[in-house]
Order: sequence, then C-alpha cells, then structure tokens
Amino acid sequence: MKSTIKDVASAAGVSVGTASRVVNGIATVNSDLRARVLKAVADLGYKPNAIAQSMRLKTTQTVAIVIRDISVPGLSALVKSAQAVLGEAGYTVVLAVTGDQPAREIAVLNALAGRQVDGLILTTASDSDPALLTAREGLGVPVVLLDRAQSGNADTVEINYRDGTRQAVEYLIRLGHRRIALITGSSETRPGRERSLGYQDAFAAAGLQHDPGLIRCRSFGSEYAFSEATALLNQHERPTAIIAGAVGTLPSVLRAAATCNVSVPEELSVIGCINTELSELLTPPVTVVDVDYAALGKAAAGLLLDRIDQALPDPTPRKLSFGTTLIIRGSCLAPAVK
Amino acid sequence: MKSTIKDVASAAGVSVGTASRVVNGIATVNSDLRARVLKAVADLGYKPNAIAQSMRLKTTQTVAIVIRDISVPGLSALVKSAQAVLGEAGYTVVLAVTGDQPAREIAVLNALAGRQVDGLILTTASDSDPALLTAREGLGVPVVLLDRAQSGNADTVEINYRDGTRQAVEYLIRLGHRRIALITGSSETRPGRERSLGYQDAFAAAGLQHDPGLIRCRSFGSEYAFSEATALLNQHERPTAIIAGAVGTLPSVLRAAATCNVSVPEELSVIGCINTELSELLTPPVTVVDVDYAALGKAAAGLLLDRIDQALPDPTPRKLSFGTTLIIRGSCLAPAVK
DNA sequence: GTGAAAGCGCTAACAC
DNA sequence: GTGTTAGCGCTTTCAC
Repeated sequence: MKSTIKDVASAAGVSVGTASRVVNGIATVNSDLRARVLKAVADLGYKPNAIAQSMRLKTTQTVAIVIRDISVPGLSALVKSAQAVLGEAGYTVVLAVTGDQPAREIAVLNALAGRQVDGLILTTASDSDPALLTAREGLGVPVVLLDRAQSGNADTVEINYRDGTRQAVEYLIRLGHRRIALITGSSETRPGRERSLGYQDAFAAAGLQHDPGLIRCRSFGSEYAFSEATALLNQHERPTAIIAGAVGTLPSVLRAAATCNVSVPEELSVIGCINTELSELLTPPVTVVDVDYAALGKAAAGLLLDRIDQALPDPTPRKLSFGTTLIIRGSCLAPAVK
Repeated sequence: MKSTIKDVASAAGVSVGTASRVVNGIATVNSDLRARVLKAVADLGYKPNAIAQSMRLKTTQTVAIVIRDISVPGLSALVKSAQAVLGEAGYTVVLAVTGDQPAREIAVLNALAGRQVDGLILTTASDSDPALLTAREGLGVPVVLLDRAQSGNADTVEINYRDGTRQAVEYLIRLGHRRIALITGSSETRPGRERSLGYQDAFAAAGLQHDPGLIRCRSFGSEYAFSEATALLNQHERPTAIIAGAVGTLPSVLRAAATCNVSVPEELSVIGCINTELSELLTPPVTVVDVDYAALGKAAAGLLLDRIDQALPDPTPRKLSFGTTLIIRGSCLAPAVK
C-alpha cells in the first residue's frame, strides 16, 4: 500500500542508499540519478516513514506540552504561541492534559517516556511532589517548567505574580481600602504562594497590618472561588475589595457579588488577574493584572529548543521572569464610608 | 543509558522472546521466569520503546486533532473532551493548529502522513479544496470531520446551525424585528452557509422578505466582524438587531455598538452564538444560541475510535448532528418605534 | 514453554 | 559517486 524507500529505489533503478541520499538532500549524487529518484518519489507519492526515521536517528522531532487544562484562556494562548514556535522549528507538538490530578501527571510522564519525545514543557499540580520529579528526570530530556519552582535541572519560565499582586494591592490601598481579600490558587504551587507574598509586601510597605483571614488560597477551582467569595461577603465586617487572583475566578467573584446583592464598584472593588474580553466588556470594565501568556509560551519554546539543539554548553538551569501590567479600568473605587 | 528489552532479557537470564512475552502479559510463560523478568524490569526501570513498537506493529496509538485555532473557546472545549476520551482509550493526542490557512493545512496533513497517526479529527478552512481532500485521503487512516461537508469517506460530526439560527431569527421576528443583520463566518464552510440558510428559513416561514444586504459572511475574523458591525450601524436605515453568528464576534459587535453610541438592548438587540461566562455576566446578559462543544468532541472521538478499532463493518460515512439551544437573556427587546 | 531469528523502514559507515 | 549492509528495539513466527 504505502511506498517505502525500497520501492522508490527500485522504481528509479538505484540502490536504497542513493535514494535515501536524494531524499535527504545530500549533495554527492549524480544529477541524472537524482532526477530519476525524484521522479519515482513523485510517481509513488513517497513520504518518509517518520517512525522508522526516529528509530534510526533517535530523535522524534516531537515535544510534549503537559498542562492542567486547555480551556483556561491563559494556557490556551500559551499553547498556541509555543505551538507556533515549535512548529516553525519542525517539531510536532503533543498535548497532554492532566486536569490537575497528580496521578494523571505521573501517568502522562510515563507514557511520554516510552514515546521518546525530544523535550517537554510542563506545568504540574504541585511544586514539590518527589514522585513527579523522579518521573520527570527519568525522561532524560530537556524540560521547561511553567510557573513552578521545582528542584532539579529544568529551565523555568515564570510570571512575577508577587510583584503584580503587590501593585494591585498598593493601588487598592492608595484608594483607601484596608479590608482587601485575595482569592487565589493553591499555595502548593508558585502562583498561589507568590500572590500571597505580594499581598503581604504591599501591606508591609504601607506600614499596615493585614488580616490573614482575608487570604483564601486552597484551590484553582471556580466553585471554590464562588464559595469563598460568598463567605467573605457574608462576613460581619466584609471586605471592601476582592482580588480574583486566579484565572477563571473573576466570574465567580462577580456572581457571588450579584448573589449577595453587593454592587460593584460602589460597595465592592474588584481586580481580576487576566486580561480578557470579558474584563474589558463588563459593566463596569474590570481592572486587571495583565499577563502576556503568548510571550510566555514563546519564551518556553525558545528555551526548550536551545536545549534540544544543544546550542547551550552551560547546563545551569535558566529562569526567565515576566512582569505584569496593572490595567486600570472602572471596577475599583474608594471604599464607601460607613 | 536507557535499557532495552535485551538488557532485561540478559539481566533475567532469559531470551528476548520470553522477556517480550512477560512484558506484554502473554500467559504462556513459566511463573518462575516471569518473576525474574518482572524483577529485571523493575530493577532497570525498563520502559518499552513506543517507537520500536510502532515500527513493528504499524500502529502508533496516536491520533491527531487538526483545528484552526486553539484559543477559540468552543474549540478548546472540544479538544479537551476529545482528549479525555482518546486518552482514556490509550491514545496520545497530537495537536496541530492551522490558523485557517489552507497552505498550512496541507503542510500539516503531509507532516502527519509521515508520522503514521492512527486517525484524525479535522476542521478545515474550506469545504471544497480538492488538494486538501487528496492530502486527507492520502493518509489512508480514518478521519472525523468537524462541521465540514467534504466529499470523501469521512465520518462527520456537525452542529445544526441552520436550525439554531432559524430559532434565533424567529425569536427576533416575534419580538417585532424586521431589519435583522447576521454576521457570520465565511460561506466557504458549512457553518456560514447553514446560518445564512437558517436566517432565510425564518423569514420565509414568517412570510417576510429579507434584505440580503444584512447578511455579512466573509470571514471568521473579529476585525471583520467589527468593521461590518460598524458599517451596518452607520447605515441610513440601520438594523434593529444583530446576530453575532460566529465564535468571537460578539465582543466585536458590542464594541461597535459602543463606538457608534447605540445602546443595547434599547436601540439594538444582540444575539451571540456561544454561551460563555462573557455572555452571562455582561450587562445586559446576552441571549445566545448555545452549542455543547464538549459533547461534540466526545462524539468525534467516539466515532474515530470505532473506525480505528474496526469495530465497524460498514464503511458508509456516518454523520452525527447536534442541536442547539436558544438561551434567552436580556439583550433583546422589541424594536423602538420611530 | 522457550529460544533463535527474521524483519518493520530507514540511515550511515564501509567498500568499491 | 554509488551499492551493500548492519542495526536501531521490538514482536512473532517457527523450531525445538
């Protein structure tokens, strides 16, 4: 059915060696034979079998991107741009989604181990799971970590959530807020931890005490965000501002505000952590900490390609950190005096 | 470095044949030897080389999903659910993004041809490009088409846009609208064509004439949607309702309305074509034609697996059609009398 | 029940 | 410059 290089060779009346040389564009071949081979290739519709090539060359020209969830806007933008860079460089991207379950992560890494991927871009549910580290190192291929502080020898691309959150909190403090809540992802991973630190930085810099009870960081889930926001708004002394500090929590916070009959921005100031059309088109438009996920994906792909191509003599892990931008819109006001 | 089945065999003091049989769980092997092999596998951390297996078995346990753009909300939901089903069945998913460029589509299909994928889930920029059809058929593997009416022998999963749009237009007609605009994707592909037909169906059923100038279907782009919406709103006799009939056009239409100082829903009724948090949280919340993209992805994966497993004796192409639901919210009113 | 060996499609090292 | 051939890691006949 499918033609092999042997078919091409015999159709062109040459040896497989010569056929291979022509197909791979190696110069040292008589132009007459070359033409015959090329004709045979066209006639037979020959396509090299990438599996056999991989077997021989021990490279699959494939990199895997392992993420928690593809439908998170930031992550899909990241995958898209990484894909573009990698595709341009001749690599195929395989996508694995773990749904934030550590067990699936290990399973995925093991599956990848057999598939001989050339490299890996990876976000994990936890920073510190040792089983994961073992599985990852066991692959024996270059890895770029997204926003995770894992030990081991991987390059890392990260967002400076700490600074971004600090800016957001400082902005709210400047407006006069003191009871500022932060809802963010699990403190098991960098983003959650860093946002908490940034929050504390801002209070410390202003010489103010913060109420630890206003920091809620247990999960990335939107249900979690909704229940926490609802609980916060039903407190006796409720916060005057909430930072929806994880992707996808902004809708939950707004829904909670609507449910509790708290008006935004008059009674509650809100800041989101990703700049989407949603935040721009809402009434009021929502102030956000903007992150350039496309740049992140591009950078991750770049770091990985460096390693794969071994263009890099120095094995020391590299780290690229991306800043954020506070985009001020209409969702924050000075708190109402009571 | 990496251990092979040969290493396992010699460590266990058996032949590679026996080692292979144990690894693959074939019963006919002495339990003593089996134990020794298993021990060697554990000691060496042996993982079968999937490339070599593919070479031998001529199956890669891989399916490709080829789509226009991963950051479109519907498509990412679809990929996510297809991924889940396929992953469950032991398949790896490779993701290719074409950015709606026919040239990239062909390139991607050719690249896939060499990689011996076992199957394909595919959306293309055009329904009728013959080069594409050739490339697709040339792969010689089962294909499931998403929302495209291409000739050839592929199974298809599609959304009943025609009916969905008809419902939306009928709703607007019932409210009293007559000048209803439809902005949708290119008429080169099914969704655009079907939405136009649904639009006409509704007018015909109501015994009304429609103004063909109010149907704008040239591209999926959001810039296109913005400029068309702006043009429509600046017309002498502007439409009283706009259907943002392609994913991602709703924001453009709303932005155009804001730019032209046309208020929604008082001066302009708006219907979107995908149910996102955006449409739900906007002021007013936007009435939408809801599509269950996750179900679509799941169905596509199911059809593909049937074919790959050859569980299906009948080669006749199958087609699954998914209905839509009109979710009525606050973005439509009876048109103002002038 | 187990071992030996062929062969999947390809590339590269080696002879000529 | 061209042909021959070994061998990548695996599964699976085929003898025993």
